[in-house]
Amino acid sequence: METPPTLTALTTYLLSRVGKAARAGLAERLAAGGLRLWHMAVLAALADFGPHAQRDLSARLGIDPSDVVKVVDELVAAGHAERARDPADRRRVRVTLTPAGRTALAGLNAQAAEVQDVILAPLDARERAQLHDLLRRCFTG
Amino acid sequence: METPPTLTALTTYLLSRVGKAARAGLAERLAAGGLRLWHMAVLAALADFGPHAQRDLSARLGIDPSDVVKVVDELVAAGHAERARDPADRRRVRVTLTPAGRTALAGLNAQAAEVQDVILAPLDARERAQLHDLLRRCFTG
DNA sequence: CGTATGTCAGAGCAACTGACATAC
DNA sequence: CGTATGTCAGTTCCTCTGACATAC
Repeated sequence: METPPTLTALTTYLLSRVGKAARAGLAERLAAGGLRLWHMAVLAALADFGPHAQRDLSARLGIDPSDVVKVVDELVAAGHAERARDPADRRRVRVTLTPAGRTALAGLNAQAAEVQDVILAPLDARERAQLHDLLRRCFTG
Repeated sequence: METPPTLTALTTYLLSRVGKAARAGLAERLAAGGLRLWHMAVLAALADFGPHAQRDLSARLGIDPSDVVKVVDELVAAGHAERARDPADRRRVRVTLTPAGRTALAGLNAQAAEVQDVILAPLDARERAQLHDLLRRCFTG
């Protein structure tokens, strides 16, 4: 039972389908640890750019501010992040990564790599690099 | 405000992000005509493989059978498809594409191409073909 | 022939999700 | 601004019924 060629002829269709599989695969792994995709995104932002105000997390990742609250709540509860007053401007709350959070992120990255291995199984190393480069150029954000 | 490199280093992340943009772009266009992605998928299946029993549409496209009913309802209401009892097995309903449906599908394809042009704007023709080939090989289904 | 079992279309509900809005 | 809460649409999936088919 084949997929209609009219659809597989569309790069956007393939993009959407393969992307969905990638998303679902990673989400499933994260769910095993009680996390979702946004949690990983926030941990990555904190690891790469240091402490953020929640508003900045919202802007950087394109999440609604009111949703950032819950994600950070859960990360704090899991011990992966901390809320702390900014010593320079005590009105601001800075979200910082804990050592446990950094360790957790490393684990999530490893899981993401495993999912990637499954999704990209038909491609060799050079082709994977090619795909990555092409996608990176299409990615705006 | 950059996206965390930890994320953009993951091909699965890019796949998921670009795929989502593709999906959303096409969905938005289709919504202007009162259709959704499944409608296009059903029209494509009918155009490529001829009339289907609803159950076969479900199997081919991976939609829940009960959801196929609604999609076909709407296609019939729009004049894009027709239902007819299969005289050989009266449990079955054969769904066929109308000429108007075929015309509509052509229009949707043109819109999909426009969305694709936006998403893949940074790539030249050769690179687009390359991307398409790589994705097609990763696509299972 | 009836009877048992299974399959199909179709209607509706329930759970979850993501994105957004409102109020404090 | 951060926070809590609620809403709204979209998607998926499950359940149930009635019509019909097939095997015994």
